[in-house]
Amino acid sequence: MNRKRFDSTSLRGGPAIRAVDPWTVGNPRSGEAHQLLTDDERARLAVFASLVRFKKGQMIYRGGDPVDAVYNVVSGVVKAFNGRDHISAFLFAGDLVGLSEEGHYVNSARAVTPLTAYRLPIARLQHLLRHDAQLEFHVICKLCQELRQTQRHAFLVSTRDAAARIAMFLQLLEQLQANRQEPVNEIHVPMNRSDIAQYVGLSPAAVSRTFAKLVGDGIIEERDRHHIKVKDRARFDRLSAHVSGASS
Amino acid sequence: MNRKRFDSTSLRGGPAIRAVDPWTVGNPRSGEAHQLLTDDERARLAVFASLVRFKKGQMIYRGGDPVDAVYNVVSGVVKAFNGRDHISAFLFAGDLVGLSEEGHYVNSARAVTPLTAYRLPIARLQHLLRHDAQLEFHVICKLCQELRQTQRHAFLVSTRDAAARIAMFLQLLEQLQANRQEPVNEIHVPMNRSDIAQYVGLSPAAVSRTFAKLVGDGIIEERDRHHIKVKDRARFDRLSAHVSGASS
DNA sequence: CAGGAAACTTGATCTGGATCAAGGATCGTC
DNA sequence: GACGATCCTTGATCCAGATCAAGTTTCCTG
Repeated sequence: MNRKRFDSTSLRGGPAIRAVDPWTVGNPRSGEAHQLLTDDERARLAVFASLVRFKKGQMIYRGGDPVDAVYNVVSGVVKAFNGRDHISAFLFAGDLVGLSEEGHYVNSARAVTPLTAYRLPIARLQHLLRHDAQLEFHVICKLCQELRQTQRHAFLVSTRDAAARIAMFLQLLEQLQANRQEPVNEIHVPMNRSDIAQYVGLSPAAVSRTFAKLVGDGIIEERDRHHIKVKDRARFDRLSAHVSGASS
Repeated sequence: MNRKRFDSTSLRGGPAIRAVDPWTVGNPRSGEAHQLLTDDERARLAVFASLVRFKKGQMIYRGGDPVDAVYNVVSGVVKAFNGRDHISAFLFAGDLVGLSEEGHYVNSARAVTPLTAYRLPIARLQHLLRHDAQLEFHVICKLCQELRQTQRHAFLVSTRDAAARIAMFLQLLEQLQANRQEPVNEIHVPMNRSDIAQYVGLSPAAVSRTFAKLVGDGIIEERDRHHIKVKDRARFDRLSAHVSGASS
């Protein structure tokens, strides 16, 4: 099942940024994220990038701390969260972590699974960015992707129906999984129920009940808490479409 | 009251991008957004930018349409929304509108007030971006800002307490107003109650009730539906802090 | 492998906002 | 300034999910 723990191409080549291009239309396989950086760009980043590892649950940085680096996830999952009880994003291989404002991280980040990432000191990164238009263009593409993602999150959270939220959440995971070119016959859910609750804006109890309901209705199937299979795709998709009101 | 309908510096100089810098720490007035572009950059954009006007309520583009331009707001307010009943962002002077994915707009945009904006055809814009590292760097700063904003929106929408949502929303407007260096003794609310409802994720009825409650509690005061004053700052701020759970 | 802690599930009750509906204010237009 | 259309407010009812709590499973560590 876990034949390759790391995407070897990512490890060998240096930092990697995956995203769906905002402007290029009709690529080979539509909707699929690809590696944005050229080998050359990755090499230039690799010069000052250091590969770092975090244990499951380990803090990567705290909101409010002065920014010293941006992280590029190689393998594993990160959660970015606001002090209290809200997760603003889960970050996967090919993502950039470390959003800041006026020199300080705007939220905290913690490893959800064992994590490998490139650490990019911002001073060096900024310098490189200011002189490399091509690289910057790719960073812009990535930021657009994260912006779209965050907008979808806000949309997900704005619906009142718990089943719709969970369905949208699972769809999100599924899509990211497809982007990473992993098999999608089963959805891998690396985070625990509490984290899901904090991401979708429900209580842990409600998340649990909703999963139970989806299983009971024959819409999904749970191999274990971290592996879910969609049994009735039509109804599954309808859940997320039927959000509060008429379908236009 | 409306001495200057347009920010003349913006009109004269060409497109303008306002944002809080993600990395530079401790600027003159902290927390204040400034013009990111140099006169030179604005001039280069102005070469192919055209100033366009939209009437209140007019559609700017539809989600799913092929992207042909990005818009830079000069004056007025835009809402970006998903087909149904959800507004993902309000955009003001200095903002960029026209997020896309694989060559198509991801959401629709409509003028909330009479609007003036620069229209930047993407082909030309992309070309310029790919060759101008400095300009790109500024676009990256702007995207980081929009990303933070959208994360805050997701956070706002994830709370269950209606009063907290409205308070956070008003704080947002107030902060943006300060960023634009307009007086902040009063909060200007350019959009109608329905739009607020669709942004904060409540029913119009609940928005109405919540405003009534805040006024009744002496926390805010309504000069009219579009001009609000905070009367009890302490309780106002506590509303948005006291979001579901203990204060750490 | 055993023990304890953390995470998860499930039940019962309660509440805040959705919804439906009707009346009132405001805006834009002629 | 009068008209119609839209937007806004307010009331009454209802329900989905929060909360509290107890029992169960899973995970981690020694």
